[in-house]
Amino acid sequence: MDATKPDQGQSEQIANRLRTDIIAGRMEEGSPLREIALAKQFKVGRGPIREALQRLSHEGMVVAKPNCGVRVATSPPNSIQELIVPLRRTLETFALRSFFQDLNANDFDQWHSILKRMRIACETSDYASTVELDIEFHQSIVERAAQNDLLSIWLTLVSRLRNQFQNGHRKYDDPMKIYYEHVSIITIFQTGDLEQSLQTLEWSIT
Amino acid sequence: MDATKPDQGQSEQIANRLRTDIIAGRMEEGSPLREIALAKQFKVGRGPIREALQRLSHEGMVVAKPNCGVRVATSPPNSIQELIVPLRRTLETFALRSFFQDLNANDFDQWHSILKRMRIACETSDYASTVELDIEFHQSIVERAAQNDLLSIWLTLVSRLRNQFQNGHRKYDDPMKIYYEHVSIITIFQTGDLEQSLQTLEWSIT
DNA sequence: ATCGGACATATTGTTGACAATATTGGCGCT
DNA sequence: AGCGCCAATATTGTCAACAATATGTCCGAT
Repeated sequence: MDATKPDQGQSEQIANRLRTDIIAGRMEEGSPLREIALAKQFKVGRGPIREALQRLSHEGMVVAKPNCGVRVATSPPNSIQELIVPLRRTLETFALRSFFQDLNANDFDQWHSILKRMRIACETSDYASTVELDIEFHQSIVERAAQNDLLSIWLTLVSRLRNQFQNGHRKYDDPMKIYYEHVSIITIFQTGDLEQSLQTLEWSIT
Repeated sequence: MDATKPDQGQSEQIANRLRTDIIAGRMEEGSPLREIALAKQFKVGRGPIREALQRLSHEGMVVAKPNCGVRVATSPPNSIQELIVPLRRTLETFALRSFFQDLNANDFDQWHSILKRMRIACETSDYASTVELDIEFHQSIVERAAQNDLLSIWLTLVSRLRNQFQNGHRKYDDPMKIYYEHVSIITIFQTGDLEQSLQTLEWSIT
């Protein structure tokens, strides 16, 4: 067997790669994703590509017109996004509440790892990485709840708010503020004060 | 070539069929769905089957373990369902609000068509059909908003509440009450009173 | 010159065969 | 007899070729 990796789902890896590319804004809205081109790019057959694309389509990252291909989705109208934001808040606070009392050193190690990378991204004004890490941070909270249902729903919500993550960093004159904001979240978590933590997390979700 | 239909996505039809089968309770929780068996059953290759299964997997109808196949999902824990119910309320009322002023005779024709079928199902104590029509009713409201984002999110939510639809009909001694409840919803809609309609719809979502 | 229709091209949809992996039953060992 | 290992089987994962459909272009008629 290949010692490279247990290869647990290569379509998932492709989906993750494309997802971060879209989130980071490396792909224009409305630009098409051709199966053959992606297949050659990833050195893989068209099957896994189709699966990855279908997954992103369900999440709302791309839109698929039958017999016509998939394109990077355009952001939903503001009315929809304003509907989704509170749903996202409900989900993330629910997740946090579910495991807050079980937090251990290992959890904080992982979060500090994200923060470390985020600090570098912010210091170098690497907007794409900053956006990715912002989402990775919140996703790690949802994943920590170890409820697959939660993650699935969260992904379908966040995919439709990705432009807020992208634009959100414009509103800060200093990119470092993004970093400090997340540091403060983890700092509150470490105090063990649940209510304060929930409030800080909620407040960070625009 | 079959002149029956323009064949707009045969994997979608398969997914719909399997979804209603699961919702209606015709498949045991945890029972496996084998690709080859389904392929022969639907007289189709394994490709479309895989796509349908992946869609249902993302919705939460089935769970897919890599290299191991998919099984009918077990209902999420109550804590998750209690989280999802208010999200579903928010979504459906948002949908209703978005198109309420544009309602026309055609809309009510379609709803009355559903109610007619639901009446028959309730009269004959056909629980499976009753559940299907209950969901079709609410789905028609979300679809009427003509926002694909809304429908995608709604599906991921409702799939995880399917046991509530199934059990919900036990709590009524008389199955006809389910029918009357939906009739009253449409009746309120026809009065044109938005606030009253929103409240009735919300109240119907357990 | 512009509009409509048919042809050529490109892309997606589908299929069957092959490879990789997990499950199941039997065998030997303790 | 019980436990662990190993082969046989069944199932999923992947690929390349084929069919169906949409897109874009060219030509001719008005």
